[in-house]
Amino acid sequence: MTKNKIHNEISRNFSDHNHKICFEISMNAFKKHCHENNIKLTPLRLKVFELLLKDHRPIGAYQILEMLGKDGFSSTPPIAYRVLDFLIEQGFAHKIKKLNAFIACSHPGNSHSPTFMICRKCEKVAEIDEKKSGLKLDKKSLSEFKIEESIIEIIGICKKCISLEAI
Amino acid sequence: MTKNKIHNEISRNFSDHNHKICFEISMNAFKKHCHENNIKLTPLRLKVFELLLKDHRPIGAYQILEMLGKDGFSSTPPIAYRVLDFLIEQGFAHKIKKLNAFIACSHPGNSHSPTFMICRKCEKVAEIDEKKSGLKLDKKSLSEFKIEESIIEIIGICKKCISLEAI
DNA sequence: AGAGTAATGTTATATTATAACATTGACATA
DNA sequence: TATGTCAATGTTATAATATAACATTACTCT
Repeated sequence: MTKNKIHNEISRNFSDHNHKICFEISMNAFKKHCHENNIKLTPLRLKVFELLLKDHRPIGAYQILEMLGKDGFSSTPPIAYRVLDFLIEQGFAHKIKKLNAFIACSHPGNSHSPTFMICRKCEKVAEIDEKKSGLKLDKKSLSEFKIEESIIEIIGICKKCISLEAI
Repeated sequence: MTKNKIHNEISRNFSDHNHKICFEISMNAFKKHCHENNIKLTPLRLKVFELLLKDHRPIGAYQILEMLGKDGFSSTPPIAYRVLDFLIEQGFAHKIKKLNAFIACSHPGNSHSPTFMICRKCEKVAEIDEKKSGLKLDKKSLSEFKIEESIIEIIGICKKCISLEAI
């Protein structure tokens, strides 16, 4: 897999790919961030981030709790929500409102108004870079409202699921 | 208020205006729709739609239930959720995911991928017409995903609240 | 070692939403 | 008019998601 391919999230997230590379790039970015900013990378935080990085599917807080429980961590709701809040604050996770579920960030450090494409078939999600996506708004609307944050979630079917349907 | 003004939702929803006119336009559209499509406009449905039309603020399902209770309707959760589902199906209401709350549709019959502007100060919401807003996406993303539905919610401060802050 | 603080643990509860089944009421028509 | 049907509403129970408030642990700095 070329570096170029790695950075095309749509192709990648929705298709078979060497996920180990994805995982490691994100995990290394996270470790680097914590180290550089003097933030504690505790076993719990590491574990939750690992869970979010598992594949490109969002996971619910209670799914996370269940997995934490199996791995010997405490598993009452605040445990999950706190770590998720932490990861979101640090820019390494997002909440997908459509699904009340959480996903690892694909562009840590960059996008703070990400666009998500959610495949309703395979349930995978791709985060589109801010450079390649965004809002289209008429001048009047823009002039009458000060935008601070935006939620953009697109629901549909990914290329792979379309091609599988066609068979 | 001119007809032109009435159709500028941002100016209107976020500002003082003759809300009676807004209310009546929407209510009449709803009544017309039900009549033309042979859909029963029951007291419950009418009441819930009235509540949603009250001002330009979204309301939660349990707020609706409380108000229904006060007005002598039954007020257990399914009552509200069912009517809300009905109104959403008929295109006369939307759910604002950011707030887990519901709002009357400003463009019944038109937009099925609306953009919402949510003022975090006054909590009012404006729905922007599809013609004036939408998604900007690069060709590659578009070619690799079949869009079926989109959620676009913009959070920020409306013009009126900005001007009030400045005082 | 001890004070201060960040992280995690715990208990309880709030908030949002749905499943499943019962009753009512409108209306079509035999 | 009686009756079958179906949509709407009512009811009970519970699921799913999220937070408040306080206790404990464990790390850091002096």
